Amino acid sequence: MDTLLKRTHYCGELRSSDIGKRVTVDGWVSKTRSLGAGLIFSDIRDRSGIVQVVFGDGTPAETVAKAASLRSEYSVGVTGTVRERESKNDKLPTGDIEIVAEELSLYSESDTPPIYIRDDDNVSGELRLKYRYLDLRKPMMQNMLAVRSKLYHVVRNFFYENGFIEVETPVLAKPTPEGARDYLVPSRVNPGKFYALPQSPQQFKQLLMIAGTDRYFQIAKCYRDEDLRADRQPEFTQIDLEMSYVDQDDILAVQEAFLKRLFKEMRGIDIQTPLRRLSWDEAMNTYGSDKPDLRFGFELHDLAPLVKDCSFPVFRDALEKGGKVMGIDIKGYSDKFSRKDVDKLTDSVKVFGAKGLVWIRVEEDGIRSSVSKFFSEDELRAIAGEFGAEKNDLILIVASEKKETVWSSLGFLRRDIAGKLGLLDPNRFELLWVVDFPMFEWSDEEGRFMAMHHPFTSPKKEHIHYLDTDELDKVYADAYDIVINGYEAGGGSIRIHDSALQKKIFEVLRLSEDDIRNRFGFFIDAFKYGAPPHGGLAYGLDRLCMLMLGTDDIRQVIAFPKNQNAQCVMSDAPTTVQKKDLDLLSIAVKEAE
RNA sequence: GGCCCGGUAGUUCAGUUGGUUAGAAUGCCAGCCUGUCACGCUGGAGGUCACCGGUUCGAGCCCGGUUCGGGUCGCCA
Repeated sequence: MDTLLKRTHYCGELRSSDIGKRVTVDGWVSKTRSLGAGLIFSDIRDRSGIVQVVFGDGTPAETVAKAASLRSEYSVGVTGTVRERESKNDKLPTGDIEIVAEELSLYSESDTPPIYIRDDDNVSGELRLKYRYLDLRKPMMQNMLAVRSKLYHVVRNFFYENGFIEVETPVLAKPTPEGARDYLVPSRVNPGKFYALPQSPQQFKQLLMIAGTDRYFQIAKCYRDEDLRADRQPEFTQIDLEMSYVDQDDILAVQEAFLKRLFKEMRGIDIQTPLRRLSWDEAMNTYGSDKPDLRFGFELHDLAPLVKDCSFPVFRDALEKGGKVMGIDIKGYSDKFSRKDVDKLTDSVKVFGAKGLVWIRVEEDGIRSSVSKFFSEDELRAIAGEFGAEKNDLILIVASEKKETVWSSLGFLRRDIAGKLGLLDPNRFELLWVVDFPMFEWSDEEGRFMAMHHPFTSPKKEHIHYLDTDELDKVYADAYDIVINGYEAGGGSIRIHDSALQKKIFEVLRLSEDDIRNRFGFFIDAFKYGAPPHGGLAYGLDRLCMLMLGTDDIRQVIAFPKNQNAQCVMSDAPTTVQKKDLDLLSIAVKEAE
């Protein structure tokens, strides 16, 4: 290898004020432009940016000759003198200057890279992941790593300053009772037994409250063996925290201070606090989602009072069976949606169980609708009036005997349409708390009620008496989510600290004594020894990072992410292992069927 | 597990009704070029059209299956 030239400056930091200095930069050849034997320009890149190096007048002849062999992504060091450019480039921060090379060290050559090292390279995601170490050389990816690192920094500063203690909890933990599928890890020294990677440090952080930590936080890796999505990876990072002797308002107040600081330091944005709060019921009935995006309108309206006696059987049936008829008004954009577009919207809600989509258009010369044969003009006008509809409005209505179908269909439509209309400004942030979640939700699969948040969530005091009735749907919880631009950025709850109440919840969830003992006996035991009132919250750090960087793709904010099949296409994990390694673990793999 | 979209030079893509030797841009290689910065000019190399099978005189194109990637529903306490 050529001599190591020890760096004096990062490429991207050199400015006019450095003119005349003798400097050394190390980095990669981003681009070379040869104008003939005597003059070669080379852009050298490191994590800070790019600087132009010129091999020409003032460069020893043998160095110029050596520079002629430079190719993209060669690893090099250059020593030379900074000088003002003859022709400046105002597109580059370093565009006023260049380095006149004196010495060139070639550390290593590079094959022709399979992807371009450029922000605007639109190469397939798979190749980017396969050559992630090249992908990460892109300025935007280096920026991502820096932003993410700064995020850790802001988190640690804020929580340290506010009296939180950072504690690491185990990664080799116990399989979780309910919730997502666990990643299991076999134990060699305990044949036939398995650890689970934590889905969250939930139980440990509550035990830390019992232990007296009082205020805990951790930047914790969490693992869930579920199918992936654009915003979901099997391993992800939480900002996890828990506090003792607090109620919901105390926790939200601390978090609002944190969020204020976060947006200020990361984006220079002043967030107005206290944040808006919506109850879960309000969120569902107004936005059709428990994580509503408030950057635009198109709120849901309940049309039951207007259509309960109408002649349209679909609407009447839905209502008679205890369902809902609701609609949204796409104000001022009716002309943006052709008949064909509306047909596509209709198809798009079928995955949520909606059988169809009724539309009403308010136009210059009257009112048109897909159901005009069932409604008089006056009835249609009454519905339009409910929305305060004006000309060029498009009202979309979904009816179903299942309210969840109505909510999810319209919730999807309002966000989908807002996206199509370009109303999702990534530089605008609408934060809110969604509070008062239902304690339970019915599971058809399990044939019983399940905890919506988790079984340690405290029901609202005034609803506890419903636990002894069959009206479990009337029990709401002291649970809350922080929602930012339609993303669930975090969530938490006040926990149960009373053993009798916890026992009651387990009964309601139809967990047997044995189940309880086997699955979290240790946890229950701890509550016999003076558990303080406590509660907490966890943020999805990756999602916060996505919001800060304005991306919808979680893989953009993780250094080495998995693909949709939960594989690392770079290292080819997961992989088969040798039989002798399985034997050590007392594991046999079934033949693929 | 279901549904939808896609797979053609290193990369991003085009490819007509099924018809001769599958194109473009960019990248790569070589030569020329002393102020370029998306450098320019000239020339060149580069293809198992994802895979298997079928229909056909003839398939990148049509049909069936498989596989890989992406999105999504279920799922994600």
